[in-house]
Amino acid sequence: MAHPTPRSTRAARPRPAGRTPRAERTRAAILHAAELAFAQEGYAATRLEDVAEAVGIRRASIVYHFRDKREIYDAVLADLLSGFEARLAEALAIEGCLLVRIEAGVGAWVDYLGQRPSLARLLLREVADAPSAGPSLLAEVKPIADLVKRFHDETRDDPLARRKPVDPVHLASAVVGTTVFFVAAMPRLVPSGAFDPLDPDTLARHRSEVLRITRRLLGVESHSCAAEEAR
Amino acid sequence: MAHPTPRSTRAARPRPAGRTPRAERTRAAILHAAELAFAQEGYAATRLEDVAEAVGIRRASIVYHFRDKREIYDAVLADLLSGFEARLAEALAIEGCLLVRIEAGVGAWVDYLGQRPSLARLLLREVADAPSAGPSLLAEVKPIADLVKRFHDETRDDPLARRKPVDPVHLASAVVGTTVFFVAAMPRLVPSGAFDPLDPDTLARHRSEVLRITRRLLGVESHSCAAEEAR
DNA sequence: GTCTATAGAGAGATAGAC
DNA sequence: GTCTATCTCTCTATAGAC
Repeated sequence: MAHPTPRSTRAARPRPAGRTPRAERTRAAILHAAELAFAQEGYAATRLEDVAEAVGIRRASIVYHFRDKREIYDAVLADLLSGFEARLAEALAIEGCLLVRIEAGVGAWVDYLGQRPSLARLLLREVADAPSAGPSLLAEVKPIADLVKRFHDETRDDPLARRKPVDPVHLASAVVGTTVFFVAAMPRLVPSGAFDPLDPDTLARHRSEVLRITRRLLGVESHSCAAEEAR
Repeated sequence: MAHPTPRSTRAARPRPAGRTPRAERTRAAILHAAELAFAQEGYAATRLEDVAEAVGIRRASIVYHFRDKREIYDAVLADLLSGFEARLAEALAIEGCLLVRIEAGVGAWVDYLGQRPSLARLLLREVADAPSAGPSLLAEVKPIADLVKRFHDETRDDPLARRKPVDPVHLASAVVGTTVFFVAAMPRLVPSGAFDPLDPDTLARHRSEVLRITRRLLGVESHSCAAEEAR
């Protein structure tokens, strides 16, 4: 048994769709508090007691909105991931050559992590906790993977793509690993709070480093479209 | 409270130094089984019950060798880290220009993760679970950080170093994040076991990708010393 | 919708026999 | 050194009142 509690497979809502505004607010407040708690403490270490306290209600009241702890976690993760999915779709939709659009996508990723660093912490845990075989995480990430795949298909003719300079798995682990570590891990590795990855300047520097890695892994030196298309 | 059980600060051994060969074997077996369990399941989800079963003894017997669960975990992590420390020291001691030695160090890191992938999983969890402020992980990694710092000092005169092309924090998160994700996370993200980062060929490819990232982040195109020193 | 109160399970720690 | 047996704590989940 890898996971203490298996991912919830039951209906997502304990109540029918129609919710009162009050319930809606409480529900949102629970999600927000839970996101912070899960990011800070981890799934197992997070006590529903503390989440309730942060919201200003009692533990048992949470159950009115969510069937169990796992359902809250799933909702938090889904919210974070779908948020990025939307941003990524926007970014990939811009006009421009392949490289410009890839850069837009990678940039959107870095920016999104900067705005919602909880995602970095949750991802760290997700990959650490996911059972070796289970397709759990895979299912959650699928919409995003589909998006990337669609993008890949529709740009198959691009000269850059045809060069196939690097294995996508390597590129993915480089981009995702680097950013997630930068946001979630480095603050805990460099001495006493002297480092804040969310500081706008710091994040901007990181963003350009990641773009540099991306371009260079792709075998491209310049970041101008013209230079690329002139080959 | 971030950690369910704080890192153990008491004496490392429940018994004086002199151990019987039998006890020594049992102790080693516990450490080995615990390493696998912690890597596979995580700290909280690992039951001492299961570790004992894997060793072939009873749960209570573990307590003879280790004061508590945390002490086992600390011992496992220390073993993994000190193993790398030794390899890194070797790698950095070789003759050659700065770039060659940096490459040796990075290569040693990738190779070591390939041999002891548990370290990747534990690191993933460590950074995810470490309390925001606590210097716990920092203390564990200190010997390695010192080693890198010594290396940095003694190569201060190198032309490559003087160019200071990139912030060390960015470089570190790139190298560590990329490798850790590659080894520990990607197998759980690509469909059903079609990907094995520990396969010698796959790992070798990854190794060269990481070296490529390193060189390019450093602003160096060629990997020959001659090319670098000719500037 | 939110509360109080309680049931129930899991897992780590401890005491003491062999 | 390793065992059996037990204790205790924590946290989730549930029942039912307001």
